[in-house]
Amino acid sequence: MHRTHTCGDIDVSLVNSKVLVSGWVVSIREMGKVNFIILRDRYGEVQVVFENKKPDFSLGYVVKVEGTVKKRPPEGVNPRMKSGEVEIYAESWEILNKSRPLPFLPEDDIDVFEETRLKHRIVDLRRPKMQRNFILRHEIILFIRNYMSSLGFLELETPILTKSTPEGARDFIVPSRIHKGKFYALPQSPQLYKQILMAAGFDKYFQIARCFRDEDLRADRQPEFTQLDVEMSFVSDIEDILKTIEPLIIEIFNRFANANLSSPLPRLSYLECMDMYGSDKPDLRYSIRFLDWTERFKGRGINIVDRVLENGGKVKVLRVPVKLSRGQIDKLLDDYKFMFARIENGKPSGNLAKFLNEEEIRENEGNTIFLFAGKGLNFLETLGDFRDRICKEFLKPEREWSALWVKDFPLFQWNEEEKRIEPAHHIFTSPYEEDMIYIKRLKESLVEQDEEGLKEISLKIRGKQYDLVINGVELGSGSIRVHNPELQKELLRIIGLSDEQIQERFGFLINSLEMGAPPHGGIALGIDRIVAMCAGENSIREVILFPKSTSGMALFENAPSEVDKSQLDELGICIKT
RNA sequence: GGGGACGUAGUUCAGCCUGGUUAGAACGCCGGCCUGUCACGCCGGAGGUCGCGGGUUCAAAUCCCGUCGUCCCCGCCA
Repeated sequence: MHRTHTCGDIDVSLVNSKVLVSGWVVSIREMGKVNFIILRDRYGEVQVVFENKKPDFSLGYVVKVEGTVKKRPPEGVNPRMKSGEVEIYAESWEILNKSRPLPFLPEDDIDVFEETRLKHRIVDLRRPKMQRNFILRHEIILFIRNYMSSLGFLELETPILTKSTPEGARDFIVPSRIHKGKFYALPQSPQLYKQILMAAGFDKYFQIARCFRDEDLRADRQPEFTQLDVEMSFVSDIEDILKTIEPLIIEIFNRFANANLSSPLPRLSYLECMDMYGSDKPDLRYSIRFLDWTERFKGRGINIVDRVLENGGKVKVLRVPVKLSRGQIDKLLDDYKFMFARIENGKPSGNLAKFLNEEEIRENEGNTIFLFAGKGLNFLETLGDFRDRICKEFLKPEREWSALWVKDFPLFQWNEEEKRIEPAHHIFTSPYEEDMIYIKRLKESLVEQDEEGLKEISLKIRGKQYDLVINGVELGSGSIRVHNPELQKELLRIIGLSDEQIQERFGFLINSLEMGAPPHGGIALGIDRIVAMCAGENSIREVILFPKSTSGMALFENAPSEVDKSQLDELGICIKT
């Protein structure tokens, strides 16, 4: 027998009981005739006393100790420890396994390079903080499973070895031994399968799905990641999905992060978002937003503004409720072009000061006003960058959590480098019925190769798409799908695929749509990001057991690695050098 | 693909700018002392491919070139 109790079980209720515990030695304090160690397991820590005995332990050893639980003397109580009122008086012990000296101690406050942590991940994972993160991850996923199941969703497993569909991200590919020269691909997401499952009549599907994308990494991006994948049938309206999923999201964040979110979450259209925040994932913990002062500033005599307005541009103003120093503003001017005014004691200063009227001065006491003039999407995105920077550098969030839905994204966007139309989200998103007329015009522009027309019209077609944004981070995205095979083919043609390519790449989807696919839609939520956020972590690597490094290396097991020549021969592959 | 930061003992760092004894510190490790520690304390000891390769030099951790790795950002990615 190895234990009667876990380390976390030991408390005052066990005083005078005989216990047997096993765990890792995480602290040794030898005083001569009396020696102390701290024993830890997943459930907690407990102090063991060796009186007139000295065990041959080192940090990291796995040991078993039998003894009696005693109350500590009053001066020996450790209030920072959960079991700090008691300790185990060791009577016998055994070393279950030795440990060579650890590269670092498995404590929460370590100061170690992430490279070292990842190389010795098991030591890293022993840290209580990491254990908490993965317990939280388990609890969130369990909660999701129970929740979805209670709503009648079925968890169905879709293939990992799938077909390469080179739209979107780069695929990881897997060579086929039996069919030399052919390849499977790992799924970027179960997108096509889940739509097919709707055609198959499963009605409500979900999956905690692993997804793979062969793109460069970031702090919040890994080549393999986990999403909650959801799809449901007989929905045509965005609200059908949002109303189903929103309570789940709110409950996750309220339960696991004390977020205090409440239904309904705000819903903003993509255009509203860009207009007010310059971003399609605004951080609404900060309330500042851009005001449109185009009409107000027409003909006030500001040359730059007049010139931009002649070109059909707009005047956007951000009122920041703090007074920035001249130095701070100069630093911003290094990166952005704007006019500004600071209003203090009724007196405006700055190059915008003399153009403000009485009312504007009165309304902005104590504020710093930034004025931008420009045109187009790039202009708005720059404003969004600016707002982010102001918030980060000069403002405090007004609330801890903010969640919203952003919806009605443009279905297409113009790819300037490749001079073609591409899907903004993915090509299976349904357009709004009332925007269908533009699809016809888009086709005409394609035939005429009218680039300006394509740019203009492509922005007018709104897709039934929605993103979930929390604290400025996109946590999920979904859409009502196209269930009409003819329309689906039409959309694929618009992004430049020939009928042959459509048949070869998406034939299995089209076939499914042709055999009675119900109207359907769904969403996918990033589990790693959700868990990281609930855990208060900035990087999803803190909630992934064995994450890859920035260059895609698995530092613990050292992958990717070379394979035997015989393995390559079997696959009919030779390596170019 | 591009930009920035970092790489010296098991770990985290100092030393590098301004080249020159035996490359230091803290924690960890090993040995010893200590009956109430919890960052225990005290004494002693072991431990180094200064990421790797090349160059400059009488001499390189230090200067130069290249390369590899890690982290952050842009591109890319929903």
